[in-house]
Amino acid sequence: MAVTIRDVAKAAGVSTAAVSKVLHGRGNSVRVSDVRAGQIREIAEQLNYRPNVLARNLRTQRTHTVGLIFENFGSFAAGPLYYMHLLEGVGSVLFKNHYRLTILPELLHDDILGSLGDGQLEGVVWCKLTRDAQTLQLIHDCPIPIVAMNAPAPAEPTDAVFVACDNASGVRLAVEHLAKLGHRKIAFAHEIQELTSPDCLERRDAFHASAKELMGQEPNPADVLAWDWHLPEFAGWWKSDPGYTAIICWSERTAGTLINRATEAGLKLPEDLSIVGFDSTAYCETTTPRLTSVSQPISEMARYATNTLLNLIQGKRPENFSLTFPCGLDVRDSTTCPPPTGPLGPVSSE
Amino acid sequence: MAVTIRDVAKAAGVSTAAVSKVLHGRGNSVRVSDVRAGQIREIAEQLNYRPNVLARNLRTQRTHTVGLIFENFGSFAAGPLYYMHLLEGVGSVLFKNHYRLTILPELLHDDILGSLGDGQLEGVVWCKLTRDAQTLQLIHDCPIPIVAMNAPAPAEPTDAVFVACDNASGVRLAVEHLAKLGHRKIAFAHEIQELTSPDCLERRDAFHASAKELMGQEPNPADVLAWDWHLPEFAGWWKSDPGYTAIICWSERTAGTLINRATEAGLKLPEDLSIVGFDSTAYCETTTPRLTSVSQPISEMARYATNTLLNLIQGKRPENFSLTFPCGLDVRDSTTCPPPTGPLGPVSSE
DNA sequence: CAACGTTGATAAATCCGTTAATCGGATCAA
DNA sequence: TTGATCCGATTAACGGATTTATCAACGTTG
Repeated sequence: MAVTIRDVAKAAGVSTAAVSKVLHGRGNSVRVSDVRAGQIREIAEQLNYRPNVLARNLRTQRTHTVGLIFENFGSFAAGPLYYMHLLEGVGSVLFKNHYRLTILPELLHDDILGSLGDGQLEGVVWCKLTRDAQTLQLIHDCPIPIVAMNAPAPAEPTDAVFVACDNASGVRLAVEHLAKLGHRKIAFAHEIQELTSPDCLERRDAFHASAKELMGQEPNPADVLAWDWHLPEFAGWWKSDPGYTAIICWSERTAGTLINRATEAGLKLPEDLSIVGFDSTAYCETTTPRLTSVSQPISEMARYATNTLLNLIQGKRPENFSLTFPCGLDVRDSTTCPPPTGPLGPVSSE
Repeated sequence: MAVTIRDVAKAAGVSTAAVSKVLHGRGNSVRVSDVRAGQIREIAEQLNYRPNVLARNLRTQRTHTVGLIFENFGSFAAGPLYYMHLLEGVGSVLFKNHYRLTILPELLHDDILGSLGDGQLEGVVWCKLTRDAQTLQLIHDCPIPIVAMNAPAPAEPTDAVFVACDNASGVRLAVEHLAKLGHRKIAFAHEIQELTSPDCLERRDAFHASAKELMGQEPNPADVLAWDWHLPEFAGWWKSDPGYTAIICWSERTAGTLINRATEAGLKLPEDLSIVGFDSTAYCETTTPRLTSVSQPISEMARYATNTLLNLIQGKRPENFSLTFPCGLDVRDSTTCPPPTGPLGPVSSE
């Protein structure tokens, strides 16, 4: 059995209160002389005493632990580096503040309150929180503070803090960039409909709006490639209306795969087709051509979200219950002027 | 203040033992009639009672929580998908077994025993554990079971379980593949020396051995490109001895970057230069050309490691204290026969 | 000398769920 | 009738650290 504070107290001939005070600095009205303190420290060292954090947590009702919820842990490894940056950002702030980080599974709605209200977590960073009534209720009932990341803030303010990037202006930057290069008909690509996230939908809507505003392109269903990743699907869409000279992708991964398929289909990039991604991590440097991408300050957002959560835990009311980070545009090699000969005709599907 | 088991007991007019039994099924010698049980459940529901896990953990001395240590959390987001697969594998097994997952920071050696011995964790998956004397001592002193991943097992058996892939035979597969394609002089690339991991060194040694065995290539310092990721560095190395027709990279990321730099340097891939990576995740599908890569069953290894850890926690002695998973080779488009005109001469560095 | 403050330290309550020990009473077999 | 067993339930100790309340002893001050 492990050495307890009582063992140390007994061995040193003092009370547990004294040991607690000396070793952990806890207890206000407890005073210990320097001599005693030295003895206690020595005995503790000899006995190899390690405080039981479970007991401390129970007593103090604090755990110094924060949870992180991914909306899709199961398909976690499919996406490129977005989640890693997120995790790195959250983790680094927590660790610096001597907090622990617990990864939570995708929770069934029934379980969530049980998991968040069992005393083990002091707060939660919730990635891609959805905005349905059930979730809003949950936010209301949740006994610990929540910071939502990459989730659009609901109309009515809640107790949760929402941190997101400005999808609309990010997409606008991409459209603007393409318009300046001379493009006049562009498309938007995301994975098949069932998997789309709130972020993705926001970006798609912004695409329609910006394309209309900046290049007079009327919204058209064909403008959106909802895609299963496979070559025939891409080739089919391309053949159906080959007038596009550029594609904006909702994410890095979509863009990376599209680069690959387009190349396989015989297109020369970026001369035949310009491609823009979204996220701009190190991944963009490793595609061929290197991927022009809307940049989202993921790591910074994660750090901000986590710091805000730590403040909430300490009872500090945040200045903003919703903060939107601006996006940038990292121009790399996957975008250029449209083909001088005009948009390309159909290409082979194999 | 939160509702406690005592509140429920009082409201239902029964003892806390009865409530504990009914709601959590704990306590052997406690018996409750169905009628009472129903009442208790109803009251608990009404009061919105949620058990305090801290108290339970303290009493039972169990937390159902496992820790995961990355050796380099700080540079976590730099590598491609390896860590995500690892995390996904560990997490999925834990969640299925109703365990929680805590990510631990890079620990100073002083802190480690404190963190692992404070009662909060029942076991640890330790990624890329090193094999120095200090660590072996730590394994010995650690009060909870450890499973090491992607770490070579020490000569003397320890209490920890070691799970790794067969780096040597993996590299051999790559060399064999290249030899069959007709290559006779190949190189090995990894990031700059200071950042190399045990895994990387094992692979490099295996490269020398296999190249000698399978194509009679005598080990030569120039065979190894220890690289800072930048184009001039690559171009410089290439110019210094342009006789190589293929490069095996220690990791996916190295390979991806190499593909990019080689393309920038004007090489045509794979015709001018064949490239093989190591890990074979979805990332390999998004490079151009798609990356031929040694495959390591990361997810499977992570699952095995985690299951083994859960068994250890339950006191089951594992069958093997060291398990090596075989590697495979996923041939994609980045490897082909060497140039028929013989190895290429120097190429431009910009 | 009384009143008061300070130092050094302890006892005991507390956090909240778990569980071994126990108990009254009913049932049943010998 | 006695003893054994089972049912339904409670009591109280327990896990290990924290913290409030309290106290003795001693010194200071007016």
